[in-house]
Amino acid sequence: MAEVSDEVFSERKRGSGVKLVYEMLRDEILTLALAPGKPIDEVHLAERFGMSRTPIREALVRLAGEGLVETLPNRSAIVANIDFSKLHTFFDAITLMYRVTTRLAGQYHQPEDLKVIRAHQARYAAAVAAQDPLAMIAVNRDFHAAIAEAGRNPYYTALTLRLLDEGRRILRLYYQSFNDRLPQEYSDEHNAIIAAIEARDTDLCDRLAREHADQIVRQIRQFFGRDMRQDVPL
Amino acid sequence: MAEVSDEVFSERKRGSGVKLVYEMLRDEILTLALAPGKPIDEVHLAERFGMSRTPIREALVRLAGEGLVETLPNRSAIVANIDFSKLHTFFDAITLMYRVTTRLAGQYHQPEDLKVIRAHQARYAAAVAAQDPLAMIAVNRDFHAAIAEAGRNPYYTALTLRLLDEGRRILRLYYQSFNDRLPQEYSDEHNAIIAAIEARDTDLCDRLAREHADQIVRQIRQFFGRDMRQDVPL
DNA sequence: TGCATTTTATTTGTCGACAAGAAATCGACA
DNA sequence: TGTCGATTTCTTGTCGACAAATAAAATGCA
Repeated sequence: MAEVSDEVFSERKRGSGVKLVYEMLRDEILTLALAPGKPIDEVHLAERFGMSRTPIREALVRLAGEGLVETLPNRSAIVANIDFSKLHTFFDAITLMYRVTTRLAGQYHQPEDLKVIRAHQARYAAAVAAQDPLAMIAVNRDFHAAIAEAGRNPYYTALTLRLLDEGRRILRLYYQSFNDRLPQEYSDEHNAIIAAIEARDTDLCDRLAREHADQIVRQIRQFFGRDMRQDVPL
Repeated sequence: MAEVSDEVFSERKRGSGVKLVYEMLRDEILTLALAPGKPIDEVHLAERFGMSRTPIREALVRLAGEGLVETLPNRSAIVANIDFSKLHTFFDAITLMYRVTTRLAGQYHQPEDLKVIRAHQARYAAAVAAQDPLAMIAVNRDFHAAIAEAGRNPYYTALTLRLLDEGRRILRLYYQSFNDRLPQEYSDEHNAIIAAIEARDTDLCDRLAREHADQIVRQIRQFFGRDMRQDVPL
């Protein structure tokens, strides 16, 4: 078990403890630094972050609320497992959310939204050019999150964020195992989506978002389809 | 401020405390027994439920995760406000979720799903016949939640549940102020939806769900539109 | 040796207490 | 009398400790 070096933070501000633990654990879960199914020991974390169990506990409860950790009564919480048998529901949902949020972004976006979206896309292109999967995955999430924000429907935004986060783990698994080079196409599709949003062509937004989602889903489904067949012994 | 009688529960099982507080607070929030914006005092709740602040706190964190309470740093948590300025995003989202989940229910439902759905619909019809708005509102939520479950997409189900809960507060406000009699139409529409699901006619499911949502939205929007104009002084 | 049972150990759930931060109260001063 | 500042009060955020519940180890027995 890889043991991280002691991270003792001295004299934090009151109330910053939970946020720190929450964000750090969240990032470690989404980058697969913490493997799905791994037990999470509260006292261990308390020692690692140099604080009491109380704020650790609150962070875990929050993460459990987002479905990132699973808690069993009187037993250790564990990093949420990825349910491959329900992967198709994930693909369904994220395709719909890509479509809806991009469409709404085309309808409701304001000038400064586009600046934010473009900034993320620039970072995305840079990550692809640098062949940095981890950065690409994180920025991809930020890119679509910014589009969802521009659509200005908090309910859609919330679900989209949840799906994008789950997607980070799936994409990480994908690029980790496959070790494929990062394709340029997605970056081009992002640019086309930006153009459609700026032109306020909602139907085009919808179509491009759907095609974008379909392409990613097709590629990943193909990979995991192979992988899952391997998991079934005969 | 109406003070509830002391509810001291003796010798609860370990771990049941948070669940109790969570469910009770949740219900009081959704039935508007606790007014939106009302501050929530932890020690007060601790005394009321006869337990320490720790489980109360955990319940509040969970409710905050669902958007039912809002927490401010070093300040009292408050019952989440209903943002009337974003009501249209709520209508948008619940209409889409009605359509998607009902369509999926038509596609993926199993025999026992229909039994559950029908049972809820029977309770719904009874509540309408008895002109009991509170029961009708709660059962309406259960009815559509059961349909979402039958659709077997946990992401859609989660968003639908959140919207249905928020809808409970809005409907309560509606029937509380308007004091309208409960219409029979919704019950008939529910029966039509059940028939479409059973027939596995996904397109009909979609259309009926949309019409069902549109009708409710139209009625409520009309009411709140009036009400909101009153809030704007000239 | 293999299995059931008791004992130990580990980890969570809850508690009471204390300190920090913000709101409310009080008081000084113009 | 009104305003600004200090003080008090009130509420939350965090801590350390203890007990319940589960898991692991040890023991007894066939």
